[in-house]
Amino acid sequence: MKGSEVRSKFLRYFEEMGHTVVPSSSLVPASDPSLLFTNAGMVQFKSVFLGSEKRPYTRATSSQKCVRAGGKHNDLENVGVTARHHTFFEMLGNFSFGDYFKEGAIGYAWDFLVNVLGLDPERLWVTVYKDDDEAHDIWQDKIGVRPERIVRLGEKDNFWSMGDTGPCGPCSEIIYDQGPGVGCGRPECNIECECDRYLEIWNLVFMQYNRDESGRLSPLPRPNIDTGMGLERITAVLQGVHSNYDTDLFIPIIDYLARLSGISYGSSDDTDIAMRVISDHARASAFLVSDGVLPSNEGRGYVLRRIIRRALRHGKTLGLKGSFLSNVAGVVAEEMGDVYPELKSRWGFVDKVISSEEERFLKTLDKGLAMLDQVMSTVRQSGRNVIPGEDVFRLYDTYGFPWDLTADIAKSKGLEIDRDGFDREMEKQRELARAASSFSSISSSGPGMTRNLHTDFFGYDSLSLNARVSAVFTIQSGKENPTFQDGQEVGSIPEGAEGFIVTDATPFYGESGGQVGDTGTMRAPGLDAVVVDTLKPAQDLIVHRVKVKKGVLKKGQDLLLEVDAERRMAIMRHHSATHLLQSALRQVLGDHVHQSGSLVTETRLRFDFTHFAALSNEEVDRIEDLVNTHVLRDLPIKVEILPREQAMQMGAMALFSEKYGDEVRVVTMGDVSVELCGGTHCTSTGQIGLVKIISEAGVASGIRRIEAIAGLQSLRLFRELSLTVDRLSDALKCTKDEVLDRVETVKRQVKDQDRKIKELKLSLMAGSGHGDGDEDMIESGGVRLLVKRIDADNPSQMREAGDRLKQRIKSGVVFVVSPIKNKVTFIIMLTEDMAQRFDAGMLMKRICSELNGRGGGKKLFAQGGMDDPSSIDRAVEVLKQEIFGGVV
RNA sequence: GGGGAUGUAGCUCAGCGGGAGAGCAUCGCGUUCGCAACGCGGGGGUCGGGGGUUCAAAUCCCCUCAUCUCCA
Repeated sequence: MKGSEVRSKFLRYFEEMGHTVVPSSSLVPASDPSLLFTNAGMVQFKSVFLGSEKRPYTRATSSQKCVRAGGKHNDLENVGVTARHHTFFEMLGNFSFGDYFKEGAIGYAWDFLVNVLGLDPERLWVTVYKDDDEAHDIWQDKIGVRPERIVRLGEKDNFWSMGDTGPCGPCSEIIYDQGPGVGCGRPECNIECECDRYLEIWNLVFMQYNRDESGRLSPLPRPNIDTGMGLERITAVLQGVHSNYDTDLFIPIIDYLARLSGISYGSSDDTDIAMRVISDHARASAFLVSDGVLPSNEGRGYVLRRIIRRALRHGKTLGLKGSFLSNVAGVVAEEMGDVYPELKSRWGFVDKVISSEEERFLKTLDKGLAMLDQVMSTVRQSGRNVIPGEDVFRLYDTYGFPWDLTADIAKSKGLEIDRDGFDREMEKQRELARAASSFSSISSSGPGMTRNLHTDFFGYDSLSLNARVSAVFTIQSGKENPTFQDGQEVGSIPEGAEGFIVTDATPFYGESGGQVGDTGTMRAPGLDAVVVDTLKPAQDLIVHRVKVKKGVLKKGQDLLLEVDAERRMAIMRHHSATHLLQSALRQVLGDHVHQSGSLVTETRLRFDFTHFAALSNEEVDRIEDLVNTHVLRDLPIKVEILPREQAMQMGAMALFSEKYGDEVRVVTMGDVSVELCGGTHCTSTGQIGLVKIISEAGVASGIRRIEAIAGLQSLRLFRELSLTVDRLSDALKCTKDEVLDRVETVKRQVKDQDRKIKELKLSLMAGSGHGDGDEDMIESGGVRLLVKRIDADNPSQMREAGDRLKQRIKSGVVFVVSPIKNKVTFIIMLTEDMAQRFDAGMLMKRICSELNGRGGGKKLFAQGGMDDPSSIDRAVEVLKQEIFGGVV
């Protein structure tokens, strides 16, 4: 049975059993910062299990793409070495939200395995949690599993929880015995054995408790079911192979690698491991990039980078040169694109991202190689043949050069590496990182957040309404950005003070989706308050930040809420412009463009998107043209609430990382743009007005940022620019067309003149006579001392003057003095032939120690300074003393 | 979140407390029938940004930003 058949049979089976087939969610978990990647089927249902989200169904099934990379149980280094470890895999699961429970879950699982997939019941074992008699009895009495085949295990194996608190419960695993020929082969081998004989194929989680902070368990009123079965594993069982890599899920990829490298799979351990690693990592890379993850040096992107680089490293083992991984990923897209269409629709982007990461890594390797050469030669020079662990680690830690590659190269040159030393350094690094991060994440949700507050939002249609104050919170003073979470609930806010106000209804838009919060007023007889900002700390909660101008704002009070309409209109124009911009970007640059952040205010819009290169001026112009064409067409803007499925079918643009419920708000602009969006918009594109891009820049690798303005802001900008040009042409006394030429000419002139002035000034300063300062030449015993007072702007001018004076006197000592700022600075210079007799630095020290000045320098040049200009004459005396020994 | 490294001319980098440099690229001149090559000369720098120490900072210290990299 093919892997794809297993997947579709699973989904079809549970669909027939009344489950809704839910598509796999993104590998980037929606609004769950605690999770790096989606690592199980239940991730997208987490909030349903927690009760904070409702879905129109109580039974669901999915085939979820998952990534596990790093962490204790999934060391990246194991992947490709063992038969089962993967970074990317698919998890088949069925879920019950307060619908069926243990009996249903166990019944379905057994039925599916035995009757649909046709597994031999004689090979199946089950485990249950040690105290879970209920599950035990269902297996024994309802299913008919022999008691000796039902094993009770402890908390470690058979009790599941989401975190330290929250829903949890016992679980039950179904295990497949591959037979005594597989695994360790020891007579005492049993289902607890770590070897491969007994395979856990399906885990059924019975979520029946809630664990509170004190660790106490209380029963959930409506228990849930969460199950997971790894597609790769069950497929291997069905295909009778002992490694997931021998299933048809991997064979096409491995075949491709064999063709590419000319090495057949199975010819040696090293090349087999390399092929498995690359095939696994190509899958992970293709899926991660298609879900919007970009290689970077932190977080998710860093995991992706490591995966790609590890694959490339193993490519070396196969003798693969240059860029090959994107081609392997292409095979993945080809094989799985029907089930996961994003692989195909975003292929262009995936290809570019992986290729450019390959290039980047090659550069890193080149640099590392050069450094390694150096390290190796110093090791050899010292007559040793072991590269110190510190050096290996430094190459790895600072320059990203893989340590095992270092070992390989060293070996080929007859050297070894100090592996223990390397491990020690690595452990040190780990300790440091752990110690530093263990102090974070102390703060939790503040007071007031636990209260069940709720606000109805009417701001899509109206900008003013009457509402009642349902809660009042203080603002913590002294903080730059006080948050609602820090506030304390109180009864009222006195005149002149600020506070956070929650009302039962509001027309004010709370900051979310990149759109800033509304401002406006709140009034009642005797009360006058200003809304400075509006926040949206939770799904149905809108909080106004309010400053009371007159009267006292009390809880329970009825108020008239009015949004600053002009500002709101300006915000709406910029928001609608953002949608047109995104559509234009995709049309001009390609479908790989996806939003990766945005900000919409009354004065401008900022839009971050995925793209791999800077935009040319022509591209920017075309985008601007396109957006403004759509504005001028005055397309209707329609807002609808639709089921998510339907919206997706309309091709609505959704964000990678955004979380959407089953009902979504869809904003359509004529035939140009369909986006899921909760923001406020104009009613037709004509209202947006002129849209002008004012900047384009990079924010991170693979991400560009565009800033643009719309409506009256564009007029303002136009006016400013036009005024500036007018003033320029006035000032330069030329027509507007000539301004640029004129400026160029003037710039050139100024530069020429600067040079001449500098030249003149120098020759003045260095020349004899009293043009720009006076001088005093003393000669005795064949030594000349020239003392020159000038007015220089900075020390380097003095040096230049000194140079000229040196040339003039040919041989001798030059002493240049000049006031700089409110101090006096002086330099001593010697012509080279004087180096035998004097030392400028020593002369300077003498002067300074005598006169409370400071300075120093080298043999031919020294510089010093002091606060009191009147001491200069004495300085000259000291100098004479030193040079002529008091003869003059 | 923490550690390390790197930011100097258009590019690749040297300099790491006392006059901002090299190679390549570019421009001009010369050589040549012409080109390549060569010779001579020129332009091009907020030494990432901001503070501090110092008589003097590209250079030392602190902060900050960007890029690379490792760990979490």
